[in-house]
Amino acid sequence: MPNPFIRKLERRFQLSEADRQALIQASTKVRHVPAGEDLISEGDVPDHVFLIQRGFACRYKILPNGSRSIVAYLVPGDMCDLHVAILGQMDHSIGTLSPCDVVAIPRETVEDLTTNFPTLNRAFWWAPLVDEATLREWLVNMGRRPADLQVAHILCEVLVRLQAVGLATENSYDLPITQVDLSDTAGLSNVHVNRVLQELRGQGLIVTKGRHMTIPESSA
Amino acid sequence: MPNPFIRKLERRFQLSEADRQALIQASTKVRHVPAGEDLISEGDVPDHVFLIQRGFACRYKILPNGSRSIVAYLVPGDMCDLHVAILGQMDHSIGTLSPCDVVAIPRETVEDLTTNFPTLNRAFWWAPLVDEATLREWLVNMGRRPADLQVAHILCEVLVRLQAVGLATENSYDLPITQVDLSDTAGLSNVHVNRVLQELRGQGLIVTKGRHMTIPESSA
DNA sequence: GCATAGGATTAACACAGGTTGCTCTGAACC
DNA sequence: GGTTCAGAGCAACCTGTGTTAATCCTATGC
Repeated sequence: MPNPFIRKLERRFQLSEADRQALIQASTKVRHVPAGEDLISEGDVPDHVFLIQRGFACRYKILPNGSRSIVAYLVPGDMCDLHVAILGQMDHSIGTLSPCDVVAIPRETVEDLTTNFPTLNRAFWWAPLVDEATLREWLVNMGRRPADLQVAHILCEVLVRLQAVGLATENSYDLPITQVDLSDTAGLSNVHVNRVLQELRGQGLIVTKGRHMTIPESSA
Repeated sequence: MPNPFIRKLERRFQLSEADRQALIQASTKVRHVPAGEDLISEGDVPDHVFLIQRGFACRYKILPNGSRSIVAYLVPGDMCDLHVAILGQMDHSIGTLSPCDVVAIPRETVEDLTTNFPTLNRAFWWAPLVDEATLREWLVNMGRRPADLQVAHILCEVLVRLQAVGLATENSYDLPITQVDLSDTAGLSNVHVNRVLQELRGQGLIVTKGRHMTIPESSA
């Protein structure tokens, strides 16, 4: 399977063979991480960058009342926290939602890449801007739309993002996360997420078979 | 009054006299914009950067049902959309909430600044990262906290941000926006924002006199 | 001084979604 | 084959917030 990160970048940037080789070089050391583990904790000053190769992770914060608020998904091909250095320290944590394959790229390697490969440098700055736009989208979506639209939005976003790295068909994908994860994302109770999913199933908008999610309409 | 943008940067970066002069040079052409006007519209590919010198503006999106969702405030010293170029086009609009004094810096000038003044370059990349962290904070705050905490959070955030540019006292500031603006921010109805404000006043957590907002507890 | 308009305030009513607590299912493990 | 446990499903009840729609206030312009 081709490197999903490279695959994602190539949809947007013209990578030279040298760019591609450099990225492949940098991401040889794959580490396996089980579900429910932190990659980076709030307050950390990470000295390397993580690249998700397989599985789902998320950015999250723990509220004073102990509940977890997921503020972003990280799917294969996503990179975390290239630029935290400028900010100082992490304002949130990053944890796995499913078992993941993760590459940790040391800071020096990243600096080397950005210095010697202008296209990669550009690409590395582009990623957080996309993240920011997605955050705005989520902010609009969560909390001010009825629960069914919220959940539907999330499911569709994941479809599109997985398609971009070749991990989804025209209208379906594997979703290795629980309903509780979904509820922590949408800011709904798990009970209500369950209600909503059933309603969506009832309307034929989604079809689930175990962890496999199909969205029939999306192929129309 | 000193330039609020410079004031903000100096809290974080060591600006040389040259840096400061370059910024002052770049922001001489102040434009006055009345309330309720767009600076940039969704879909635009802006060819200059805006710097708010006075007044409140916001990033917002219009939902399919016509309602407005405010996803960020821009207060004096804030800069908008230095880096949209990388993304392509604006995914949201920027509009004034109150009358504003705005400086438009042409792209070439920005490029000149980032090329010739390393500290400024660093500062310009720092700003959107802060924006992103703020967005995460908002995403957590809005929609999954009771309305009173949401509104309180917003009011306190504005206090801190205005203090950073010398436009607030220890515990008070001028808030030139309406309750409708607040409700479009929190994702609440204007009626409920009104209820919440009265409750906060009743508890002595805020004191309002016209547009002037005081938060007694914050000085404790 | 009067008219006007945007903003703030209030009240009555309806409902989406939270909470609690239970049951059911299936996979992993001994 | 039985046990265990996480995840999914379900029902009853309750409350926070939205909706509507009317009224009041305060600046502003004529």
